[in-house]
Amino acid sequence: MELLKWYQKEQRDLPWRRSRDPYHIWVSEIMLQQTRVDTVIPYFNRFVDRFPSLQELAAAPEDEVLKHWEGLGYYSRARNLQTAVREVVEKYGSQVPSGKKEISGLKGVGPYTAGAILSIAYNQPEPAVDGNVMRVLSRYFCLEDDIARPSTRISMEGLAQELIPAGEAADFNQALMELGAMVCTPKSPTCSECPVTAMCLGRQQGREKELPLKTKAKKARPVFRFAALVEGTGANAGKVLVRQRPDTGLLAKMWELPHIEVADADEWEIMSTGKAKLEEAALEDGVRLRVTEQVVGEAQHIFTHLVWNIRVLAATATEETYVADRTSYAWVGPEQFESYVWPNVFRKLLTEYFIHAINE
DNA sequence: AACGCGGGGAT
DNA sequence: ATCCCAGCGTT
Repeated sequence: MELLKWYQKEQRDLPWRRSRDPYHIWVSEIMLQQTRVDTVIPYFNRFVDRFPSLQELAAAPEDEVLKHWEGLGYYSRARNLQTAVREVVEKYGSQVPSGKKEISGLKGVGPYTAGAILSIAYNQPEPAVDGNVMRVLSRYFCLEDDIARPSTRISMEGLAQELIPAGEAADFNQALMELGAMVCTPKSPTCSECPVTAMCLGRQQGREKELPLKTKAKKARPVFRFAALVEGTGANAGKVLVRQRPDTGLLAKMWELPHIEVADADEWEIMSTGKAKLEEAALEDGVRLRVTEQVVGEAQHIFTHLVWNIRVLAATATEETYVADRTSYAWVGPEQFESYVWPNVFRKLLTEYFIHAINE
């Protein structure tokens, strides 16, 4: 395969590639978690110099192990490594286990590291899927799965395993990662230097730069709101006052219960604040409301960037002059309800309300 | 599923 | 100065 030929020619000369000692491979893989190659090299050399074998690491005081990790970060990696090494010395006669189950049971060894050790040290046809590999595979096969999802890693492992040429697990897995690190880089991949550029679906479709797809881990900002469920009287009996959103922006032109935002979660606990703010906001639109402090519903609407937490207060309207925009408010009953376009959260609230109201 | 771990590089 | 990176253990 082109990739293997490329790897044999272009691979970097790295200290851990000069050793076939499973323990050295193991140490390097732990160090390389979340840490770039250039940073790891001096640490790896010092570490195996001081702890050349499993036994010596097992026997060393923890302080000294941590001292050799100082500056690498993620110190639990070092502590877990020593714990696991001690287990190997005691349980496996100082031989790094070559069974998937055994090795996966060691502290600090997850799916990636287990696959890396088994394939690199023992040439077993096990996938070793890290961020590099997911990026390369996403582009090569033009996969649109969100690589932030655990299920995507699982399916990529299946794919990566199928791709391993017979007897070439060690080189193939390393070649895949090397390609991701050197050529198929996150920002600007140098496709001109890629050995498989001709077969790369992502490249063919000119989409190599937009892959892999990954949802932002950034968590949605919570916001806190009060909504008014305004029950109609007289001619509007059995109906509820609703409002249309502006033509542009979030949820453009969709219908909703009148609602306002409060500063934070604490203010959201105080119903009198919600009542006051709702009445004030409605009045600016020419609608005089009498809002109660009775909570008739609660709902959450999750966007990618924010989360609405909505508490619904019962209310009635005492006067409607609609000084603002006449068309942005409407009374809606169960019959007209379906013909309006709602964000899901208000559809649910109103459906619940109408079902409840009809049953009474 | 969400969070914490810790440095370094990119922006 | 802030964002992003990315395996694993814990909760």
